[in-house]
Amino acid sequence: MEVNCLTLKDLINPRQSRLDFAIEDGDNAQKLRELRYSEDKQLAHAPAADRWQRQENIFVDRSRMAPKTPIKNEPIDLSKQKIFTPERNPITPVKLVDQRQQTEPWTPTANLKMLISAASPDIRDREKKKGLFRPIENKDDAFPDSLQLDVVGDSAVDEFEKQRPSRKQKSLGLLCQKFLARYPSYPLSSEKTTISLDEVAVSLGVERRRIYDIVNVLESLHLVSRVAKNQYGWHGRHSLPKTLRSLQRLGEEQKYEEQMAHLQQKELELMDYKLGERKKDGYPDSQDQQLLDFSEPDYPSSSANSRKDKSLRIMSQKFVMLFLVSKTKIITLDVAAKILIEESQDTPDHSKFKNESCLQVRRLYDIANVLTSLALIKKVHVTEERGRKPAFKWIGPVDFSSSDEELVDVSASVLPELKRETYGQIQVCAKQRLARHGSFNTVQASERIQRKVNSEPSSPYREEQGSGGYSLEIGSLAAVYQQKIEDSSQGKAVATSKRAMPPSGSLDPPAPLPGLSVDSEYCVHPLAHQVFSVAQLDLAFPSQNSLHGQVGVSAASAASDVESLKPALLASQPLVYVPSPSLLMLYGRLQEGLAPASGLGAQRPSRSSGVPADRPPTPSVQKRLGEERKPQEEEPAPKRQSRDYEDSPLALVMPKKPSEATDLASAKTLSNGRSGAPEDIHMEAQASAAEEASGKATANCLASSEWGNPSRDTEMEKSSKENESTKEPSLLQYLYVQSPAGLNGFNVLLPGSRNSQAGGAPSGQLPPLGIPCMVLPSPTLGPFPVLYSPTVPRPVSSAAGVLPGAGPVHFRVPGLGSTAHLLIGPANVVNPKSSTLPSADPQLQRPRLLGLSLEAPGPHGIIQPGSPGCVAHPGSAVKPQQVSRALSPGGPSFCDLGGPHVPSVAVNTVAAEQTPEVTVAWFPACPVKHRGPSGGCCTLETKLLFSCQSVP
DNA sequence: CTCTCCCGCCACCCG
DNA sequence: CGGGTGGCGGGAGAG
Repeated sequence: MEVNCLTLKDLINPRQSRLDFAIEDGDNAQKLRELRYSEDKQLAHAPAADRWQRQENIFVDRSRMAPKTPIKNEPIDLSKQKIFTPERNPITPVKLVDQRQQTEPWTPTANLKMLISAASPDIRDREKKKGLFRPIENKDDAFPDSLQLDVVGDSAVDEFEKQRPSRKQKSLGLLCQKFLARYPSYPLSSEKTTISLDEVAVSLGVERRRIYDIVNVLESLHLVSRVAKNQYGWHGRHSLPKTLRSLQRLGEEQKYEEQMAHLQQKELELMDYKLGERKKDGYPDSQDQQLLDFSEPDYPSSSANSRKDKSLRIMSQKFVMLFLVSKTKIITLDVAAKILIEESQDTPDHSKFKNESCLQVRRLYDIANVLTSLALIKKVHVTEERGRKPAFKWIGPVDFSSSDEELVDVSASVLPELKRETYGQIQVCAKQRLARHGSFNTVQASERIQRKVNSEPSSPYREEQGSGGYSLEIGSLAAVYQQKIEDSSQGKAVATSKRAMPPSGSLDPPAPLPGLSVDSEYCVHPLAHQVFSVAQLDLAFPSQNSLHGQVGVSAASAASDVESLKPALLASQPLVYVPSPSLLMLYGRLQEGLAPASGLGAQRPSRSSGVPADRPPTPSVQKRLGEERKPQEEEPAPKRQSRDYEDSPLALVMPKKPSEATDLASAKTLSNGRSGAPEDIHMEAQASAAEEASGKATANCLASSEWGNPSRDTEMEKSSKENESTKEPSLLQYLYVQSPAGLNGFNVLLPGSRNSQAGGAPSGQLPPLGIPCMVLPSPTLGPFPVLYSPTVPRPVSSAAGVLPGAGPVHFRVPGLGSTAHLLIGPANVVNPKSSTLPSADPQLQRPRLLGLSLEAPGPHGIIQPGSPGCVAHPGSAVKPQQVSRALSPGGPSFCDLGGPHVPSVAVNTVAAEQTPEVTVAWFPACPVKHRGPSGGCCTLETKLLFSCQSVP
């Protein structure tokens, strides 16, 4: 391995060795390491910039740690130089850098490109992807030999790729994602997370300056607040809805909508506004300026206000306002620039129009990048007479307003083609979800919600009595909505998106997840995120009135509040892609036993009790904003709950009634065919599904994952064990893990019951994959996102009391062609009939632990990709075609949608008696848009650790 | 070429 | 003054 690395490296860059990581004891490596360490020592608090040099490759590989070749654009050298003269003395470093570059005429760019291009596209792609999975932080951890090992063969290639982190990889948006990944979206009130700019900068490997950019925008949304010099407090998204509401109000007050209209009108007249800037007339700037300024209350100890401008913050707020007041939710940059930037220029002291929007738009990009990371907006393009204009579309909460009317409006404007019933059902579902959380003030919460829903006779959100399977609806809606977003982003008419959508759904509160923006520029990034939205778990919850159903894990805090839910539904949040057929099989409930573990039981104070939802507008916006912003104290218990959710990879265990539900699903699917409207299918299925699910299955399964938080995991296990005895026998359980960051948007569905392995088909090729599981491609998948084949994996372990796959499951799917179809795991597709019923499996008798989690070494659960061991060989992959062939008529069917961006999916229509066993399916065709020619090739390289308890 | 936006200089301001 | 902040725009990558 080392040899290979050396050779390749040498070839590529003889003079500069980046082998240090690869070769621990190599001379060059040694030197490099020494240098690096010395630097580190000297720069314990080195400016981020220093780190950045080495970190810029974070995504690519650990090579970043090693001094890089003096590539022209690489700051590496600079960093070195700076080492001795941190930001304090920027001057020196700069010069040194230049000198160095000069002294080293080497220009690897050309060679590098050549080499890279020479390398197989697959390899490149894979490596690239792999890089994405790299831990964001803990650069020190990046050195582990283990990591090196897995890269072995292609290390050289990696090196090259890393050498030159793309501009994108260093983008503010990505950086922001990493930043957000460090903190829980909904932190516990008890947890006061402070952010040290220096620390973060170092951790993220960037200069502090960049952190300011992020923090400023976050601050404008009250996700953070400055507590002291160099210190910020993390609030999370708790107050985001309020903040947005506030901003919306402000925006309305400012008549931004009118301004926009005015501008547009003006544009038409002017043809080209670039020719000259005209001061907008009739709209006082100073007013909102002052309103938007943060007052002391918000930043008590800070001097944030000192600086008159703070334009970034203010502009950020205004920017958001524009979206909030906009009907279309789409704002073009030029318009935004005109409105915002001009306004910011409170004092036209600058006789010159130095703030030409064309120049200042870049500021908006900064803001937009952060907002994009927050999944609040997404980049789109607006086509006009004059051509294509860059714009951003609001994809965040749009109905944070507490008013039902507004909600209706939103649904009408944003989800026109969606059935209102469907939308309403989602809300109902949310309500039910609340109800399921016994510890909650369920009754109160649900009543409140229901009241809202039903208050209006004509309200589309009215609950439909007796209906069940909302999850299906949700999924459908989410899928549609998602598709809308996609389409709109692609400049397609929303109305035209009639094609079948993959069922998906999300009840998550907005959270910065990697896979959020489907085709956002950042969706590809692995973004290690320890925060997971688990709300989706409830998707699988069948019946509305399933009082017996218990959510083991407390619902996200947002779930307790209608207001929070709405946005969650509409936002382009990570969607749970559960194929409708599969979904039907997922009926189940979470055991209540989880509650204790997750901190359920604490009653969530209704938001209303805390802070008035609708506070009358106060004269000072700042004040308002400030008030709305105290998130922490208001919702203690809930936060805890939500935190649990988020911190652990979503885990969902869905007991299933094997045959019936699936049958229905399959039947529906078959009857409706692909062409059938998703909603319809879901609707139909849901009814029957509801019946099935209602009151029957009682699976006790606790799914938890350690997401960088060991204690949590332990806790979960414990609780699960405690509850074992009290649980009813479960039929079939599935552990659903929503696309952890590390999976790059892939969701994993694991059967909680051991029986799944009963009929295990031999698959010596994939020992690591002893657990039948299903990896679901995330968002934007084709109509049949799920591969559900009754494959019976070979039992990995027969150890009593221990799950077969007790050990961490590692699987990795190296670069696959975008169109390649890979089925990982026991390749054998077994006839559904042959599957053993869960109950029949003796294994069920004893408690098991099945946990799935991404390996998260970092303190915050950052995913640690590239773990050496346990890698499923791609070679073991089975082509979908094979699968389909193997499938019996009544059994699973495989649908290969093919296409570069359409992930292939295998849909297994489950036979009645069939035991829904799942196989890990890998869909290379990542929904992500790839710029490279290699297309959607994703690398799945994650260590999975399942921890699931089944009831004896 | 235009669009993006990274990068870091250096002005502000505070203590 | 020193150091934290962050405005600002040169200039280069990406398309």
